[in-house]
Amino acid sequence: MTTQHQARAGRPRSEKAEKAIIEATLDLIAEGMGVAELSIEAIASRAGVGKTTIYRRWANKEDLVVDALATLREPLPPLAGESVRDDLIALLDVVRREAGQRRARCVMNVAMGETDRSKRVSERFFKLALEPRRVAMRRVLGRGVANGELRPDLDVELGMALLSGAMIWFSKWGPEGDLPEDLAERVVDHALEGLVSRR
Amino acid sequence: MTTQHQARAGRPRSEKAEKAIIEATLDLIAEGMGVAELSIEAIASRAGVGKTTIYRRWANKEDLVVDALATLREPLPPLAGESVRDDLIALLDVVRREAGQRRARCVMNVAMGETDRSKRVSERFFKLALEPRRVAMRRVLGRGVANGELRPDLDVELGMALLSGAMIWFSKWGPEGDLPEDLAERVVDHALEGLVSRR
DNA sequence: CCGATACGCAACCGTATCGTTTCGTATCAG
DNA sequence: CTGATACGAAACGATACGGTTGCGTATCGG
Repeated sequence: MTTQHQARAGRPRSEKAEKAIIEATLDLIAEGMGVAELSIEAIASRAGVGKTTIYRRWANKEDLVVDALATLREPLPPLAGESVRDDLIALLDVVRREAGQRRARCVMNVAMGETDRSKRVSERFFKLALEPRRVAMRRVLGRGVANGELRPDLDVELGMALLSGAMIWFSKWGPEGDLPEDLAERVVDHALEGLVSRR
Repeated sequence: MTTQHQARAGRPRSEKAEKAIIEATLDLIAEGMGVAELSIEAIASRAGVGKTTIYRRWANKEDLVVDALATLREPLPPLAGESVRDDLIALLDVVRREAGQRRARCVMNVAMGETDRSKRVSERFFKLALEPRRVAMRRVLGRGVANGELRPDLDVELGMALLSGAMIWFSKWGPEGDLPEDLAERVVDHALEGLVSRR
């Protein structure tokens, strides 16, 4: 990642070791470790790897974490493209399901907690994990505005914040275990229809 | 806080030292420290206090952090009570203003990051910093349902998640500096009116 | 086979923190 | 004044970690 010698000969770097290191890093984060508490020794021990093998590849802990976060590209759900409502539900339901997984939750915690510390870590996370979903959602909302399903004066960024923000809220402070299966649907319906009375 | 000896005589504990320790703790958090990285020595040094003075009062770091968070009771804004819209804007505008303050932002980061680690810290924060606002907002929405301003079938908790969640989103991933002054107003209007086209 | 490189492992030193103890001083009750 | 307790400062041993080095082994190219 950092250096790409490949000078001439010698034993090639083990792909397996690299995977194990990344996995161990994410594992430790999933167990509640913050970036600061992550110790290279703990990572090496967990990965069944010598410390040297880590230092050979990454200059410091932050670089390692950044690369670890880079492996988090969750696939986007397929979007039917029939209605704005269905597509939004599909997008938000990914978030609902992730909220039940400790690993995804802890990674999110770490990334959010790092916003006021390491720009590199938080920006990397935002770009890799959040931005693709935001692009998809922006397209869905934009299409809705274009075809008249949504208000012509809709502030798309604000609408995304309403929808995503509600899911984040429930992920963080919702019920203990899994979130209710119909949560995404209800969030979308409330957001689309609004809170005011129509009589 | 932890022990209340007050046996008979002797020099009384300095109220000033206690304040200074709590302040130093919050200061360090505001500078980006996580709970794990907080060192008692750094706190003592920052507070101009001996380590013994800290250990005399708190058995461990977590207890100290819990007590520090207990000092965060921000006052609620006055609510006119005229319209649901105005009251919601007043409530959310507190969040907008706090998003511009590094201290409030970092404390929020720490508290959110701690949800999967220390129940005590995160619950304390939720109860002291979040719950009072939630009570106020719940009352505003409940009143709106009762007097017909809001949909009779409104899910109040879900409505709160939409509104608060959007503000949290912008706090975390919005523009660098202060948030736009009309943000709360726009969030409330989009949430109340909904995203769908009306005609 | 040989040279080069990567591997896991262990040892090392320097630093940081923890929690405790000791010191001399300051401030209370009686 | 006396005794009791808190104070800030300093030092302590113990532990953990970082980053480096050396070792013997494993695996590549030529």
